[in-house]
Amino acid sequence: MTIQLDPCKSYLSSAIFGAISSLDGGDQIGVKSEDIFGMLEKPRQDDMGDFALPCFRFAKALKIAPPKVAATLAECLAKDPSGWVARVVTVNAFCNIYINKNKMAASIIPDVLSGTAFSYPVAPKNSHARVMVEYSQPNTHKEFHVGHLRNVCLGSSLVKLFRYCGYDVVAANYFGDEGAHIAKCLWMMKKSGKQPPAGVDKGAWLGEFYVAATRALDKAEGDELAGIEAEISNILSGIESKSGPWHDLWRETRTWSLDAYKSIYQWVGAEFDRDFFESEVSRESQVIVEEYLKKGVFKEDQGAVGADLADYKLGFMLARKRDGNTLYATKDLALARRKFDEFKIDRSIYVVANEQNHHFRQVFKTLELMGFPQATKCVHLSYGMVVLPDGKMSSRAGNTVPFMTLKESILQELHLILDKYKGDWSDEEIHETAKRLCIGALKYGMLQADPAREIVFDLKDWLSFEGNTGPYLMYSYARTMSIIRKAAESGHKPWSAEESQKFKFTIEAASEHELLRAIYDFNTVVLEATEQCRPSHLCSHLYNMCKSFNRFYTDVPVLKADSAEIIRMRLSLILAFAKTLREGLGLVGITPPERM
RNA sequence: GCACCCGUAGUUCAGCUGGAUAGAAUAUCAGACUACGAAUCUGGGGGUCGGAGGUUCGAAUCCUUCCGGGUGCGCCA
Repeated sequence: MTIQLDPCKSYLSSAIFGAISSLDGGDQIGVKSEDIFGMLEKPRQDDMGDFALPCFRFAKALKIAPPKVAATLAECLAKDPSGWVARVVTVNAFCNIYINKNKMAASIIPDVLSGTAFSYPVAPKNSHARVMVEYSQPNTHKEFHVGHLRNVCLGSSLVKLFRYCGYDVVAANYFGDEGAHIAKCLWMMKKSGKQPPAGVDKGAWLGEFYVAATRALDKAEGDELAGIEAEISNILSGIESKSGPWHDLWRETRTWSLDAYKSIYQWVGAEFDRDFFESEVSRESQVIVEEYLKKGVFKEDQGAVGADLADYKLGFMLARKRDGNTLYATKDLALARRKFDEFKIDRSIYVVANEQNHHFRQVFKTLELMGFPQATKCVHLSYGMVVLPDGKMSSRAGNTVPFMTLKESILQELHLILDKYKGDWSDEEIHETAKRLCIGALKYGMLQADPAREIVFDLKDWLSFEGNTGPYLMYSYARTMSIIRKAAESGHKPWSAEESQKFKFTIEAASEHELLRAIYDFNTVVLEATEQCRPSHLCSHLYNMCKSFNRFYTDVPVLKADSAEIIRMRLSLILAFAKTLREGLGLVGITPPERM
């Protein structure tokens, strides 16, 4: 069953369409009801009504002064038989429409309380319904740091958003488990003669050797450098020979890395349906080069092979080096083909940092030239890097903020606040609350900014928890749940899903109205955030909804309202708020604690 | 040199397919707990939306150009 996302706006647009049509006898404008739906906007200030319609476009087509058109439309709308319109005020060329708040409440609150509001199937039914979201894509043998976290937050949120909207989503990871960086790491590890001590995080332990190796290589010169390079090259072929001591060591250490990543994914709640590995597509990438060389998509140039994309201002995409080895881009072609064949996907999203913009434009264009119609449905969700106050972070340089140490310091800080509940709450609850707050603060920090923007990571700011932050939203949730618990103690309960249909609403205060409107708009915002691949859009809506709630909270008494009926109505409203907030936070990967 | 991204209060950012007096947060100043949780709320000050042209009834938003910052541009991933 499809439920209209915005019944009020739908009604208004058809009513306005009717009025315009009667004004416009000869149908000179040619607007449709859907066009008017798009023209109806939310006024800048709340006291200017719930919806506003600028009438310039109609005025121009009808050759009538804009304010006059607005006045005529206002008159028609005022004769509203549906009960949606409370009053209409015109300001110059604008028609400001005030909605019957109680009707708005009745149209959304019961659905929120019963949960049906959160299962609106808004995705297009037949086409493009299967979406693959590839994210994280870490290199093994390196340590996971805050930069990698942004990717994971974005990707796992997109997975949830698309699922919510009714798409069939495949969440995919793609591990870089091959290449020179691994040989360097193993070279240094062997050279040091060390073994990981018992109980240590082996993934992180391994990452340190990679950093040490690049340092050693940067420092070395002349014969020494040549010697090291020969050793590393030897290790590389050892790994690729698929047997022998280097291959065994590769396989063992690779597992350490993968285990470390998987435990982080589990901790932050990131899920994958399919893991791809570079090592699993490298052979296939060789086949692709041969195949498309024959088909004329690739050509030879200076002993190497690649696609000439000069016609598209994308340069030359190298697919096979002179030494016969394929490259990262070639493997991406092989992987894409596998995705198309194995999963029959028709939309493919790659969550990768913006330094790879050029790479993906080349890959997608080449896929198109290779004859894959799905190439046009490939999207690179490019995001800005996480940088430190004093510049870029890099695994090579070793100036990163490792995730595990960051997490520990945040948890420590949180325990300073939460330990006051010791004795009152179980240790387990304190522990779980700290974890939820930590994850909430980190994820919200990562997602509230527009993906295209760079994020400056300053530990002090992220621990301050003030303003537009995850903890603010989680606090709003905890506060609400606290009132509802308290209400239950004195015998007051929100409406149950079954009886809520017959309840009467009396929405009075401005802040109460604002809160209601934010709940009402939730699904529209989620849909926009999904289509634009921008969880930040949802974050800012949730933030505004919480501000409305906190304002409402100080303005309007709930448990001390005049009558039992009003207490019940307001309890239901704030419960609807809490449910909407929990749903929205869930879509950005955050689970709020019930109290904090 | 070429391509792409970014440039909005001191700082960090919203601003949806062009719409009304450009909004928050933070910092700062001044207020509100015997109260349903002050991790909260209320109010003040703070802006030539990088500059200049153009399109339009209307531009932070679209186009051109310049300036500033970032990223990338064939044998790395």
